[in-house]
Amino acid sequence: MSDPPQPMKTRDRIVQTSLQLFNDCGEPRITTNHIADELDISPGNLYYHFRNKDDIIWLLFQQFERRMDTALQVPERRVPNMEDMWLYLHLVFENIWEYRFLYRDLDNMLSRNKKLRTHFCRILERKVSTAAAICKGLVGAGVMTATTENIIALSRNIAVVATYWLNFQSIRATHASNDSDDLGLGVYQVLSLVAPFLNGDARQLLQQLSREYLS
Amino acid sequence: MSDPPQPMKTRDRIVQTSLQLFNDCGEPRITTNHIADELDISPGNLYYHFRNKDDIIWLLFQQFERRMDTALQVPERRVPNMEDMWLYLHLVFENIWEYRFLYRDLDNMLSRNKKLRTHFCRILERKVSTAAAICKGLVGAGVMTATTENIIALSRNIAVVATYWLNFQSIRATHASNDSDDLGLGVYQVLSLVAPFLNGDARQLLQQLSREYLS
DNA sequence: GTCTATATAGGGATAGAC
DNA sequence: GTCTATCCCTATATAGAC
Repeated sequence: MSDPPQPMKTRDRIVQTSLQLFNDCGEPRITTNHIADELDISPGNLYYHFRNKDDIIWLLFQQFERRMDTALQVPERRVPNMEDMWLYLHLVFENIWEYRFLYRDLDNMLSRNKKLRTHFCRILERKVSTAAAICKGLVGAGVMTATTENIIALSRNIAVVATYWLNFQSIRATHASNDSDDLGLGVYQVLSLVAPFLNGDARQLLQQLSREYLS
Repeated sequence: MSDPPQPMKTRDRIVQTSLQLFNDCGEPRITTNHIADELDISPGNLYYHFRNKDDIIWLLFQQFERRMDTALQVPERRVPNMEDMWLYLHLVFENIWEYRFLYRDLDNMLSRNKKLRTHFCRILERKVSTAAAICKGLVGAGVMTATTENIIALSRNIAVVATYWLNFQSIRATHASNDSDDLGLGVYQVLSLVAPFLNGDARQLLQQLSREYLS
């Protein structure tokens, strides 16, 4: 609980700096030497704390995974609603943003590391199933009208857009707005997937919320 | 027109083999030596035909771009219809499939090569605007009901799903169905984005078509 | 825990003979 | 057009002193 101003441990500094460099420049362009340089430590020192680069990536991924697991928990003990969808999306996008290096060169990283692949795949599946669960909840609550077939396709599309929106935007972006401003637009895009299935009231509420969010 | 059975020129064989290796293993894992090995030619010979690896990639990209430009032509001189949407999607997915290496490690490749980035960005924009043009056509023909705002969000989502569907599937795929079978599912996913905005008849026609396509 | 020095390996690319 | 030989460079990773 107490947090005396001790200097951060080297191991933690390595993790933190790696994340920042990976996010800024892309994981393939950042070597262990770059990380060591940035921290003003020797490459040898870095290898004292981590066996190799993949171990750093794995540790970062685990942080990411833990947060994603939290975000993707289907609300229990009560009926899901639009607020859940909202919260779910917001947390997912923020989390992806903070570990965005994982999403660039994704295939490359996953093909190097089977464990990573398995876990990442699990996250995708949870994205789909959480989206589906919320949709079913909305249907049950009479807020939404959709067939089972609709929901299956819809939740897959939600997962795709939620997963790749930031990549899509980072390609289109003129370097002007390279910031995290696109997160809001991403949430809007996903919500607009859901909107057509919502009944009158909820749909209008959503439109209202979306416009506020975009501005 | 005539096609005598001359052996393929080395330059062309390099291009063809590179595409295959890139698609199979990912561009970052394939070195110029690998390509030369596969062709049973020397690395030096490869560099006689191409200044460097990026030149090969650029040539492959240009092939891809030319085909994509054709696919993304908005039908002129008549009202777009659902068939146009169908054809548009089909061509886009096939094309992405044949040059899928471009879509893995996309960010990495684009950050290495500014020219590639510009052109790829242009393709994305065209995906969005072609989708929007077709939607407007459908609305004009009374087949679809959607506001301008709807269409803007919808066509962005169409572009995202059409662009990243294969990536999404290749992560989720158990290595069983690693084939091009997912293309059909991709087309279905995109069409299901459009479906909620279609009016009665067109919507049912679409459902019919989708089910045939999936089976 | 941290450093310096270094081994190892591999990829990109060129020179010059044939 | 093609090959052999080779150079340069960079990245990962280790050894051993401090």
